[in-house]
Amino acid sequence: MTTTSSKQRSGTAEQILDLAEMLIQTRGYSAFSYQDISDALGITKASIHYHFASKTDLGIAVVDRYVERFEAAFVAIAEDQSQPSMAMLDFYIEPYFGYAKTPDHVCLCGALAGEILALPPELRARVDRFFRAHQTWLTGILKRGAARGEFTLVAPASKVARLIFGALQGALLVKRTTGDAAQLRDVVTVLKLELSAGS
Amino acid sequence: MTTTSSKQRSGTAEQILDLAEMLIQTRGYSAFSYQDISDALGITKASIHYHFASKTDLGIAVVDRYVERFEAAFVAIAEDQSQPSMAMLDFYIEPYFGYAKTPDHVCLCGALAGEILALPPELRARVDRFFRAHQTWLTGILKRGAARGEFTLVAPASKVARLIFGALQGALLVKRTTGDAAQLRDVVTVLKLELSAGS
DNA sequence: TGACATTTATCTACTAGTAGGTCAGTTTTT
DNA sequence: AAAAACTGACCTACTAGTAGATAAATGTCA
Repeated sequence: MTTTSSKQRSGTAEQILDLAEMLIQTRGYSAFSYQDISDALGITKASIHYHFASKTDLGIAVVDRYVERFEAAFVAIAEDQSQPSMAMLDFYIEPYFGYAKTPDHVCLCGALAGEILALPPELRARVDRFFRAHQTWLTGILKRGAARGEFTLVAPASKVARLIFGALQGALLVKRTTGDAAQLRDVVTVLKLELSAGS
Repeated sequence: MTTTSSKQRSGTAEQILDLAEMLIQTRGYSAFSYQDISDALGITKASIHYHFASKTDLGIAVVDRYVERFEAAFVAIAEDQSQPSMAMLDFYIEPYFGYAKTPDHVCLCGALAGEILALPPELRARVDRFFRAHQTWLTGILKRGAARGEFTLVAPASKVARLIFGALQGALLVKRTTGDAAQLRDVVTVLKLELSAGS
């Protein structure tokens, strides 16, 4: 865990972050409380406030840590430029399948986006940046794939990127409600078929 | 507690429903309160409880009314069977563009899905039914379009339907956060291009 | 090494405010 | 008069957040 800007934190603080992340992904930001964490970890609310002065601070720390993990994945993907673009895309999509395997997780920023107007501005800005960064990254991969003759794009890469990203977010959302494990799988299948329709 | 079809309701009850619907679509179910409605309409919380005994009852009424509107649209689309399938699809997508025009609305059931685990079971079941019904309807339209030679499907209709539905939900979610009006438009453009790629 | 000071992490007990919800009584409408 | 709509006062539970005490490490220095 020696990521660039990841802070050194105590074990308790990490436990709080882990739990808060899970609670936001499953129940949402408005619907979880310090008491929930207090009960689950067997520490007092005051103790949580010691580590994270306000709920906003906790939310920010959760999102920043989450974003750092994705950024690390972007770097890891870029490291091996000999890979086909489809393999890079698969690597990117992996975490979505990870969430889809659980009965109740969606993307953290997808969950936050569902109640964006109820969030403190610091969180809003971070979700915004997350969405833009992912769509920008996807655009890059699509351009690479098109340039290498691996992908066939029916529209500009940036527009296709928007479709892919939105479809992944939406698929997780629908999957959790309907409980149908095939929701994400089917969507990814169709997306990949359409990318390689010309070859 | 008769949850059959559209019931006779007083003007105040309709105002409460309108506002609750807007608040859920913008802020989320957990993040809105009877006090919010009380303040906005200038009536007391007790008065809201007179019309809707519990928050759950209010949520159910909001969703049922919303679902009825969509069902009416399905019926309206089916009425003119001479239309091309793409026109039917456009008619279906129209409400999504309506929400995208506002700065802060997403699909009601999309908003509820974001915090599905925090919802009373009656609401969960309704969101589930909504998602399944829409994907089933989309599947039907896609099959019709394919049979009439209007659509080219790269995968079974049911899978393409999942992509389209998820992409629409996701696009609204992302659009609200980034504020980029082109998000939904771009996604719909690409989807339509892919449906008519063969013709 | 021993003494003192500081930091870290936790607790109990509390605040002010808000949540959903109840009920007896009053006003308005038919 | 009867039914429907509404109010004000109230309740209990919970919210985020604060104050002050405590005990154990850790750091500093004579």
